[in-house]
Amino acid sequence: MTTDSNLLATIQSKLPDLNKSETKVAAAILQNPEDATRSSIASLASVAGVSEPSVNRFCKTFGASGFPDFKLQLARSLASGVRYVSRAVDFSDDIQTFPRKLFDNAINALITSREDLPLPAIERAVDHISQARRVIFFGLGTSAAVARDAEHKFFRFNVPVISHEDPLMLRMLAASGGVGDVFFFISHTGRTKALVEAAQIAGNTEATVVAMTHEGSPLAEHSHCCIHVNVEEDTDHYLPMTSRLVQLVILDVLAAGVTLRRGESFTPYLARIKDSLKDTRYPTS
Amino acid sequence: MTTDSNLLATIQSKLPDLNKSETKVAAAILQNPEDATRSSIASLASVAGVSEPSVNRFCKTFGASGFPDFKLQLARSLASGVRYVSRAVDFSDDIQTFPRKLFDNAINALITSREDLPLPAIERAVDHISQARRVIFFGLGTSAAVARDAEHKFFRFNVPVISHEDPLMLRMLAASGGVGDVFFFISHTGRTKALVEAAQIAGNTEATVVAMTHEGSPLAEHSHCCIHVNVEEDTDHYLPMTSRLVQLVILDVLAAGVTLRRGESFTPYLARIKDSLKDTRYPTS
DNA sequence: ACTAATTTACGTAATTTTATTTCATTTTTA
DNA sequence: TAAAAATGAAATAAAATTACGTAAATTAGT
Repeated sequence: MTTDSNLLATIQSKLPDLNKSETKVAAAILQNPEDATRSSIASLASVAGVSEPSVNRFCKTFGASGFPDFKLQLARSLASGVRYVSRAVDFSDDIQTFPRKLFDNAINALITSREDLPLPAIERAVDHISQARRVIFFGLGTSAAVARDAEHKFFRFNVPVISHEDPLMLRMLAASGGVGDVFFFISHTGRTKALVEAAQIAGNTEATVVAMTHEGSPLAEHSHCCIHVNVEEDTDHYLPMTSRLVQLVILDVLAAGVTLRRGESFTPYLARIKDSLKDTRYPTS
Repeated sequence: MTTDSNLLATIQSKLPDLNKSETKVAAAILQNPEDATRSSIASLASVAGVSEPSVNRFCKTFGASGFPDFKLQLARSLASGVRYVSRAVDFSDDIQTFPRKLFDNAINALITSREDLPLPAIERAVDHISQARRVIFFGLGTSAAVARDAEHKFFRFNVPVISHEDPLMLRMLAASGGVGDVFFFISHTGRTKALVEAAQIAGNTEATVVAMTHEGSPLAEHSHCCIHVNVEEDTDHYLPMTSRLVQLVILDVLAAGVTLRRGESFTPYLARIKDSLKDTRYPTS
C-alpha cells in the first residue's frame, strides 16, 4: 500500500469499522481536511477529543508510517482535487458543498481522461481533418453545443466547416458525402438513433466518418476512426456534464494538432483572423 | 501568498536569483521532489550539502511557514499532476506532449477557480433565475457555444429560455425587457461592444442583467449581478479554451442551484423530461 | 588596486516544538 | 469474572526552529 489516490474516500468508507476514538479522529479529519493537513498531532487530538497516541494509531491504521506521513498523503489526496466521493449533488447540500462537488467531478474526469488518452485515434483524426475538403460536426442535445464550439474552432483552418443540429439535414448531407468529406459525430452515449443512422449513411459513401463517443457503442462501430471518451456518468438521470468537458478539451487537442500540422508558416494567417475582431471590443485600459 | 499551484515551477524559475546554499537546496529538491516530501530537514540538508537552517530559510523564501509546511505544499503541487508550466503549445511539441499540456491547463484552471468561487454572486444568480419569467442567454464567438449549452440545460426548469447569437436580435430583446426577465451575458473578456451595449440597454429596463465575465470589465460594470471568472488566458493570440470550461462548470453549478431551490418535489418532472428521450436511443445491451 | 567597514550568507549549538513509544488504567467482550 | 482490546499519561525520541557567532562577500574609501 503506497499512496492512496483518495485517502479521504478510504476513511469515509472504513468509517463503520472504526472504534470509538478512531471514529472521533476520522470525523475531525473529514470535517475539515484542509485544516488537518496543517495542524500538529496535538491540536488534531484536541479537536477530535482524543489523546495524541490515538491519532498516531489512527494514522498507522490507514497505512501511514506516522502522523507526518499521514498528513502528506492527505495533502496529496486533497490536491488531486477530489474531495467529494459521492458524485451526485444531494438535496441536503448547501452552497458550500455542491459547487465544490461539481468542480471536483469535472477535475476528476479530466485527470482520469488525461491518463488514458487515445493518442493514436487522435492522430488519425488530425490527419483526416487536416486533409479534409470539408468538415461537418454533428451533435444533439448537450453535444450540439460541443459541435458548435468545434465549428467555431476549426473554422479558422481555411477548411469549410459546418455544424448541424437538424437530423434530417444531416441525413441528406451524409448521403451526399464524397471523397475528402469528414463527418465528425459527437455523442456521450453513442446510442442516439439519428446519429448512428447518419453515420451509417455517410459510411456508405466515400466520406470519412470520425466519432468521439463511448467505446463499444453503436456509433463507435459505424465510424472509421473513433476517439473513445469513456467518462462514466449517470446520463439516465442527469444531463452529461463531465463528458462534454472532456470532449471540449479533446477538440482543443485536435485543433492544436491541426495547427501543428499546418506548420509555423500558418500562424500569420491565424493572427489575421484574430485581428479582424479587434474593433468589436473595447480596448483594455 | 498562500498556496502555489505549482511550487516546483516557481523554484525552477527563481533558480537564477538564489544564493549558493539556496541553489544547492533547490537542486536537491528538483532532482527528486517526491523524495524531498518524505525526508526530514536533516536528511534533505545532508543531501543538499548544507546546514539545516539553510533548508529552513529556503522554505521561508518560498512562502512557507517552515519546513513541514513547505513539504506539504510540495506534495500538493506534485499531486495535482500539472506537469507543464508553459501553458502554450509549442511547434516543437510532439503528440506525447501537447495533449497533456492542454489537459494540464484545463485542470489547472478548474482547480484554481474552485478555490476562489464567487459563491455570493452565484447564489444571487440562482435567485434571479429561479424567479425569472424568462431567461435569455447570450454569448458571441466561443461563448456562443456556452450560451447554447446553458439554454439546453435550463430549458428543463419550466422557464422559457432563449439563447441568441445575433446582436441585433438581442438589442431588440434587451429593449423589450420587463420585470422578471433575466438577461444572462457570457463573455471571457467582457469587452465585446455588442454585448456591453445590449447589457446597457437591458439595464435601462425593468429586467435583471446577470453577467459571467472578467472582473472589472465593462460588461461586469453594467450588470446587476456578475459572476467573476478571472481565468488568465492569452485571448489576444488564442481562442478561449480554459475559461469556457470554467464557465460551463459554473453553469452546471447554477443549474444544480436552481434544482435544489425547486426542491425534491421537482425531480419527477425532470425525470419525465429525461424519459421523453428514451425512444431516440438504442437500448444498452 | 588594496584595505577597512559593512552587509549578507551560513553553520553550530541551544531551545522549542512535535511525534512516538512505553506502560498503566479503563473499557469492552466472551 | 477473566481475557482482550482500547485508551491516555508520561517519558522519550525526533524533528524543526531560533539565537547567535563566524566567515564570506560586497561596498566604500583611500
